[in-house]
Amino acid sequence: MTQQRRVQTRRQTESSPVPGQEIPSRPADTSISPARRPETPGDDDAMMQMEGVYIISVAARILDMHPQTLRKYERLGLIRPGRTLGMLRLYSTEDIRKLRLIRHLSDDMGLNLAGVEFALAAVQNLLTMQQRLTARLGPEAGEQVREELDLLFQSLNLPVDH
Amino acid sequence: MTQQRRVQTRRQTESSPVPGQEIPSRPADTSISPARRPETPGDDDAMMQMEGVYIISVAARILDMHPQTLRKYERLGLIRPGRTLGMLRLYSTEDIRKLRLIRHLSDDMGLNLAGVEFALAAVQNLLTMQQRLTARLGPEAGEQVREELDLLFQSLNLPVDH
DNA sequence: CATCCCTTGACACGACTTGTATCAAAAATT
DNA sequence: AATTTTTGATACAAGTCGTGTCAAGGGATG
Repeated sequence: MTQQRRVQTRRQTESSPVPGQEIPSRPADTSISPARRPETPGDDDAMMQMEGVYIISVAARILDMHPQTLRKYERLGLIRPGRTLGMLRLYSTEDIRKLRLIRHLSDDMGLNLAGVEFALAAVQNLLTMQQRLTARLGPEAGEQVREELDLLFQSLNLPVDH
Repeated sequence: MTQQRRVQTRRQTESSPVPGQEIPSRPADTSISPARRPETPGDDDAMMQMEGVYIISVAARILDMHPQTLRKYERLGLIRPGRTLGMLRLYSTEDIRKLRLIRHLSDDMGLNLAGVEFALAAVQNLLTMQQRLTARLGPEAGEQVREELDLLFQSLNLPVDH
C-alpha cells in the first residue's frame, strides 16, 4: 500500500491572527452566546457534556485545520455544527472529536471524503448495533460484543472512541 | 454528498479482440492449467468451490474492467490472484466476486483505493468477528449477531455477500 | 452610530489520485 | 517456429481536495 499521503503543514491563515504567537489563551472563545444546537433526538449517551462551544476560527485553530475545510465538511454533510442567532457556526466538543476522527481517516489513512463518510457511518452503525445486541442478548453478552468491537476498531486503526 | 462519480463507459480495449462481437462463449476459459493459488490458511469457509479460473483478459472481459486496472489493484494489495507456472495471473470466482465489490465501492460509492482497502478490511473483520462471537456465545446468539450484521451491511450499501 | 474584526459564500489554483494508453520483452498457445 | 497474449514500466488526462482569495454582511465595543 503506502498510499502516498498529503504531507502539508496544515497552516490555516485566514486573516492570519497573531503571527509569531501561540494560541493567546483563546480570546473570543466562550464569549459567544450559547444558542444550543438542535440537540439530536436519541443523543443523551454522552452525559450532558457542554464543556466548550467554539466559533469556526477557534475550532480551526484548536484542530489546526483550515476554516474552509470545516465549511466544506459541513457542505458535504460530514458534520453539523450548531448555529448562533446570527448564523455563526458553533462547534461543540463532540464536533471537535468527530473532526479529529475525520482528519485521521483522511490524512493518516488516506481516505477521500466519500470514504470518510462511509467510515463514519460504519462506526455509527456498529455502535448502535452493539446497543441493539446488548438489548437482545443481555448485558453479559453485550459486554463480549463490546470487547470484540474494540478489537475490530483496533485492527481497523480506528481510535477507541468511547 | 453526491460525490461526482467517474462515469466512463469502461470499455477495455487492450489489443481490442473481437471488434463488434459479443463475448464469444469464453474461448480460453477453463483451458488454463490449474496451478492452484497458495490457499490462505484459515480459508475453508467457502465449500471448495473451484468453479472457474480465468486469465486476466477473460476476467477483465467478464467484469468489464480494464486489465491494467486489475494489475494495479494487485500492485496495491487489494487482490491476490493465483499464478500459473509461467507467472500468468489466474482469477478465481472468489476474486471475481471481490472485484465486483471493489468496483461497487469505487464507482458507485465513490471511495478511493485507500477507502476500498479500509472497507474490505472492515467486511473481513466483521465476518471473523461474527465467527468469534458465535464461538463465544453459542449458535443461537451467533444467529442474532448475523442478523444484525446483515442489517449493518444493508445500511452501508454493501451487497449481502455470503 | 461608527469602526473594526470576524464569518460567510463563491470561485480558483496546485498537488495528488486513478483509470487508461502505450511500449518492449517474455511467455503461452497453435 | 510463428503468432498472440501477458507482463512490467512509464505516461497522460480527468477528477478530487485542501487551501488561498475576494467582496459582502453581521456582531461587538468604543
